[in-house]
Amino acid sequence: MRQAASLQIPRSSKEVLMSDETRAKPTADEEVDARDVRKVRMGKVDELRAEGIDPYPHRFDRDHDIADVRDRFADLAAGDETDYKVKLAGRIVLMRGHGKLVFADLRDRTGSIQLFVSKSVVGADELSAFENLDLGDWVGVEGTVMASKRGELSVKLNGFEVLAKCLRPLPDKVKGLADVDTRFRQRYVDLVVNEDTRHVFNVRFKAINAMREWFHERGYLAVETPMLTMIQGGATARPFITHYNALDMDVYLRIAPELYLKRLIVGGLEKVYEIGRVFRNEGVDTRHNPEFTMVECYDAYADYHDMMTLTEELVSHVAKETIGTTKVTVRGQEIDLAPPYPRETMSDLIADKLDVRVHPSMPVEEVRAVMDQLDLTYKDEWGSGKLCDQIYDKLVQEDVLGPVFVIDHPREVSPLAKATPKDPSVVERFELIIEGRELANAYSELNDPTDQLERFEAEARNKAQGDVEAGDVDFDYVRALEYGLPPTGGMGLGIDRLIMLLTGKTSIREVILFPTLRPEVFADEPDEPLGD
RNA sequence: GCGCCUCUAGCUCAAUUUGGCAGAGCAACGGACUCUUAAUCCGUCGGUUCUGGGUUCGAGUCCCAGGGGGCGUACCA
Repeated sequence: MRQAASLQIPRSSKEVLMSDETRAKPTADEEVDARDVRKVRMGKVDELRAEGIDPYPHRFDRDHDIADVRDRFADLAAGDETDYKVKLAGRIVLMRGHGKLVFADLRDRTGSIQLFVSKSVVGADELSAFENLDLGDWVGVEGTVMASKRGELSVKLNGFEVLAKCLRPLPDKVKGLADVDTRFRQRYVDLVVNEDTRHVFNVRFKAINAMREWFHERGYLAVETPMLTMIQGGATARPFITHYNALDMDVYLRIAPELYLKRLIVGGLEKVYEIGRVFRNEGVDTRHNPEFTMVECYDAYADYHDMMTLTEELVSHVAKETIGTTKVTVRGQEIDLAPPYPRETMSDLIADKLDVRVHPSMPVEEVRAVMDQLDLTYKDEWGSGKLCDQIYDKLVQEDVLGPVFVIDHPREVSPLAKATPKDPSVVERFELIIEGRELANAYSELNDPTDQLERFEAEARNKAQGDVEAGDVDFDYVRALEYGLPPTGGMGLGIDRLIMLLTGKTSIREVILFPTLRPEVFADEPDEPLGD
């Protein structure tokens, strides 16, 4: 990538390309320029200015989207012409010159349509000005709707204006842009040339809208809670740390909004949800980006059974709204997201797959024996619950096709969930597993302040012993619980993973507009020292 | 973090069993063409083969180091 330095256009090229005289007798300089698409196009910008035309005008009054025109004239017969006038705006994506006739494809966000530019309508000067456009230019056009002899719906141009020049050549009009690195770094180009990319993000935008509407209709309040936090909590993850100058203290970027949302339930808001970014200072791979989007919702008086119903309804609703079906195909396997999803205990899933029966209530020695037998490593401080969770996590989950609600998680790995009445070693919690991945996580929220404080303290002890993922004691949260958190069901769902599911993408970067990447090196730019 | 793979024109890709003048399509530029659909036809231009070393008479190709990216793996949602 050689952006920065070459952005400086030599003065000479301006003069060379502006003058008709020098154009008639090409200089050596100009021949060099002709190889450089950017310089040629910058020359065209100068030419426009020389003619008194602003190549970057301030606005354009369009009166139709391209889709409007297509809908309205869907039945126009080949060769028919109308006197219906339209003003459209968009990018020129294809051009087919034909002497005294030029065809071009104009695209806006609703679709594309053919432009029909005839010398007999616009005159020689305007036709040649149009031919002088480049692929990628933004233009505003005015014309009448017609269908070509071959039946292609078209706009017969009366006039056009450049809205912004495209100085850089677009990638191959057929093959598009395939280089993954460039696609992610220059997403704007990816979006221009790759239909599939536009589709993926349309699904994403629609899914989030559908989700907001769905919560709104059910009386949930859309709330916003802090992203800069003083206390690490709400999930088990390593946080990003940044510095707040005014208070001269380090703060965390949130790893989950959970503890704030439940404070709002204490405050009596009863039904809340938040869709937003969370940040986890962990590795990057096809399923993980350091910043990702999740939705969390909390419902007073509900428990985790209610949240299961809510989750399966939400997921299937969003699927129908975005891709029109609840059936999705991932890696050749068809999965139906229509409810209800089966409920399976973690212990049963382990027994089915590995033919061993373990449970968090078992003596730790017995579970350790199973770990040994399965060749799994463990730490001395881990109890039966953590060991069971490890067995499930390492050996079982990846083979769960789902959708299935895995229930009865060990209390030891669920510091914010309420234990089941029948068995204090497991909690009222579920994870929605699809294709071996955790899509959602929910529980009957722990609302006993004394119990909660003990669990925080256990975490803080782990943190003091070097566990970077363990949280702090959130005294304010405990105080909130002392004011009374009603029985509450809460659920969190990873939106990026849901979009992967809906679009069949196997990499999370395909569903995030600007995924986290290493900084780009600009070859022509001197290295800027960035500290060490 | 570790392992494997990969990087050639603006874009998409070629370049023979360790090696022998770096090529094509699209885009661009010049020209022809009033119904094309990735228009077509004629002509022209375009390269630090990711970077730096090394082996060799000779390196896109082989070796070493570095960089970007992908996949797998670990932590994790």
